[in-house]
Amino acid sequence: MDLASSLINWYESNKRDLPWRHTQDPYKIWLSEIILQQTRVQQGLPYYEKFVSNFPTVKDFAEADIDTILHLWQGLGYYSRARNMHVAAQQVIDQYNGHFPDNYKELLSLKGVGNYTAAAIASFAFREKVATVDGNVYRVLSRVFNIEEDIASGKGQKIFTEVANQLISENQPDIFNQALMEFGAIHCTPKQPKCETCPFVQSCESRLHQIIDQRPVKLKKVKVINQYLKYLLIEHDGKYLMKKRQEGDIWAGLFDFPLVITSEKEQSLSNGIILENTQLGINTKDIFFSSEPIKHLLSHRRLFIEFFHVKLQTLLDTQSDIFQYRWMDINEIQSVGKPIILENYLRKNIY
DNA sequence: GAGACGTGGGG
DNA sequence: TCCCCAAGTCT
Repeated sequence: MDLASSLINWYESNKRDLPWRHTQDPYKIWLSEIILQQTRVQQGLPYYEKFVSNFPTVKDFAEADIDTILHLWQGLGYYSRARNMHVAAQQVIDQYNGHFPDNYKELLSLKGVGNYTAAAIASFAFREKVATVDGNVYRVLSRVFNIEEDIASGKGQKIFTEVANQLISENQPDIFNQALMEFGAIHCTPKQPKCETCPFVQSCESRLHQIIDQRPVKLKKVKVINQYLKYLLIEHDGKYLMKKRQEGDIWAGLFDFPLVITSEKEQSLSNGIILENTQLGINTKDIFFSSEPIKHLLSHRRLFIEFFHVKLQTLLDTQSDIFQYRWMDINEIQSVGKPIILENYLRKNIY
C-alpha cells in the first residue's frame, strides 16, 4: 500500500473530532485555518465557536466593527490575523460577490491568506489537489525521508512542497492533507514521537539513522530582547486615559494605557522619563500605587511590566486628543480588545 | 530573506 | 526557569 493510503487509513481510525471537520463552508474553513495559525487546537477552539456564532457568514464578518473583532480575538495573539481577516472578508464581498474564491490561486489574493491557508481552503472546501505544507508536514516528511534542508529557507519550502504534492492522494486530496497534518500533530510529535506504533517505522529513514530528534532542521533562531514597560493608569472621575495602538508594532489595533518603555532596567520613574515618553503632564508625585513587576514572555521579547496608578485632582491641561488619548470608563475598557497582560491586571485589580 | 508578530503548554 | 513549540504571513 502506498504512503497516502496508509496515512488515510491511520487518519480514519485516529482523527480527532473537530468542529471545522464537519463543514465544507469555505468561510468556516477559512476562519478555522487563520485561528489555528501558530496556535494549538485547544487554545483556538473556543475562539472558533465564538466567531462562528457571532459572524455566521463572511458578510457578517465583513460588516462587523474592527474593534468588535479585535475584542473577540483578545488573548489569541498575532492580532494582524484579525485585522487581515477583516480586509479579506471585505475583499470577498467586494471582489468576489460575497462568495469565497474556489481555487488556490485566487484564494492567495486574499489578505492574510498565504501558501498554506490557500491550499487548506482549496483542498478542504473544493477538493483541489494542492498540498498543505505546515509545520506538521515539514516534521513528518523531514523524518520519513530524512530531508536535511532547512525548513526556514526558501529552498527548503520548495522541496517540501514538491514532495508533499508528489505524495498527495489523487482522489482524496482533502483527506490526505488532513491526515498528514493530524499525523504530525498527534503521532509524529516534536518531542517523544510514537515510533513504536508508527505505520511507517519500517521505512522511516531518520528513524533508521536514529536522528529523529534532529529533524526537521530549523536553523533560524529568534533573538529575544528585554524590555521594561511602566504603565500609567491615569484615573480621573472614574475614567482612565487610553489610546489605540497603531500599526507597525505589537498589539496594533488594541487599546493600551500610556506607557514608558526602556531597554535598561530603570531604578525609578522620573518626571523627565514620563514626560519624554508620554508627552503628558504627569508628575511622579501623583503616583499613589505601584505594582510589583510582572514578567510576560513574547516569542521575541521578555517584558518586565509595572503598573503605576495615578489619581488626578484636576484634569490634564495637555491636549490629549492630539496624542489620540481618550478617557474611557470601566464599561468601555471592558468592551475593547487589550493585550492579555492588561486584561489580567485589570481583572485582578480594577474590574 | 530575515525579522516581526502573542499566547499558553509541555518537557 | 528556560527553551521549544503550535494548522504562517507580511514587510
